[in-house]
Amino acid sequence: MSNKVRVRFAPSPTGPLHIGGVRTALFNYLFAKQNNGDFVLRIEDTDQNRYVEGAEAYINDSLNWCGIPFDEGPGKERNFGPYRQSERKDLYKVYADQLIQEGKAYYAFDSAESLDGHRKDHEAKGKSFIYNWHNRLKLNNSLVLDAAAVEQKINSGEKYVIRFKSPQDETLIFHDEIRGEIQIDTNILDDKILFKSDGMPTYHLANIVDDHLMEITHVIRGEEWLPSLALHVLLYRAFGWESPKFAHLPLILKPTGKGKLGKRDGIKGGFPVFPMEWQTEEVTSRGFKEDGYLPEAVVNFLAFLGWNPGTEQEIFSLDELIKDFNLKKVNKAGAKFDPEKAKWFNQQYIAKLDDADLTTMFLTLYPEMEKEQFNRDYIAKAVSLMKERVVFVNDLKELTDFFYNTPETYDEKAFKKAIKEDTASLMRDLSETIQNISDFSAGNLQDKIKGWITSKEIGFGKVMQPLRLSLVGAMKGPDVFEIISLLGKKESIARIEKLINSI
RNA sequence: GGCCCAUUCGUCUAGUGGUUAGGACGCCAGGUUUUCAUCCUGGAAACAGGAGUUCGAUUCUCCUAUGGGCUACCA
Repeated sequence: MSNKVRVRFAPSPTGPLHIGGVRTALFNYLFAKQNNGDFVLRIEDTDQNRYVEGAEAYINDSLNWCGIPFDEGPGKERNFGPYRQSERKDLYKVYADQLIQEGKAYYAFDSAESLDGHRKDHEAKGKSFIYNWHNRLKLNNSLVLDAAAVEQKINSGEKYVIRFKSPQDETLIFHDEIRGEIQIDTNILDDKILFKSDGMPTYHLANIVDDHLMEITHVIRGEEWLPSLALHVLLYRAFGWESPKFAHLPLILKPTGKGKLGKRDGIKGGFPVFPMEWQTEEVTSRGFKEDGYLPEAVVNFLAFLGWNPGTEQEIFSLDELIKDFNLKKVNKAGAKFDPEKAKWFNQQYIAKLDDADLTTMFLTLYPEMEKEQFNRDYIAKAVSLMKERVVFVNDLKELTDFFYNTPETYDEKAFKKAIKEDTASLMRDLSETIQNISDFSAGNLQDKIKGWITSKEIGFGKVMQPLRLSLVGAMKGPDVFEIISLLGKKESIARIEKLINSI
């Protein structure tokens, strides 16, 4: 076996990948790339009931959009395929049988109903039912039945599962890359089901067999798996395999209130929890992509949920993350998802974009904006002027609207404040002055118009405020002279006239 | 209920046996922009509580509280 670092991201195709899953994938990716290792995608579809059509494609698309594609997996076969557990089905039975032969696992015939009954009885007495050494000999399994009876049951088609025989009176100590030493008393462990009656392995068996066969060196996964770590380590021991190193990532929590972040939180809070749009018959959930987030910003933001470099740098490119990421510096406690901080990251990345790229992104979202009257060049200038106040690419639509459409109404408060008795005549004069300017560069416009105001010996505000109002419709927006320059003579004057007429 | 994990400003976090406990988001104030946003400056804001160890604990130990996860023939 080589020493090459190999990590895997192993989602279940039960729906859209959510943001916690993306972060798990990201940390795996960063760790792999940092060590010149392989990032493997494995689809854990052992539960046929929960399989969702399209989920696997969604996972793939999401990883690609984020810029963290897998090296090896479905569609990118290397020496360790197939990469869907449903296609590896036959493999698992062999290993389960091996454990049975070695006396490390056994057949169990208890029905779901009878087990349920036991659990309820225990609960009624304030105890909890654990299927393990203290009662396994009182239950319906191959440990109490003689070999012939077991064989007869199986041959007659009776449903059975295979359970792992977890040890008695042992204290297990194992190491987590993030959390350090963890101790577990084996007496609280269940004899977990390894093989289900439908002929499929459970997650636990499939996971261990595949990680071993695929030569995975580091298992980086969510904290929800921590309680299963003991079982997994025990399974490696039972097979006589060297166990990979483990790292359990802290969970991503709801922005407010309690608990783990779920998809409903996004709908309620008005922020995305999925990388990309996901449609079901009932609802369409927008993703970060559709909300105008840049993948680089999402990746940067996600990396900082549970990790930080220990310096004051916060903006990290993917390459910088690969360089500086450190599993040992990952936090232990769960982190609340903060939509405000996510916005800030996005704004930072948009500010860094050059005008041409931002324009392209804008036009990808709104291709209908480009027309004869407003060509790409014109749009690029408008985009450039508004860039620094954009949080999401889509913001540009509303923000630059006045460059394409003459204001229909004026902000009421601003109108009252800006329009004085002499405004109409002043604006008429101004309109004439502008008419006579031929060099329409912002610089020249500023010289000429300011010069005119000075010569009239009036306050700048008396002219600038109504002028802005006429052009934008409100007291906001970029430099007035830049606006006039882009709008051009005809449109600028038309807007000034329109204001005069509405006084 | 049982088991496991965690706990520094509202949030993400840095940090140390002796620090004015640092940064970022958000918030507030001021400045720049004759507008708005950006930007700049400043401000409010935290070591969950109690014991113990120690000359000294936010830092180490224990207990409590709180939060989270798991407790399926789901992953």
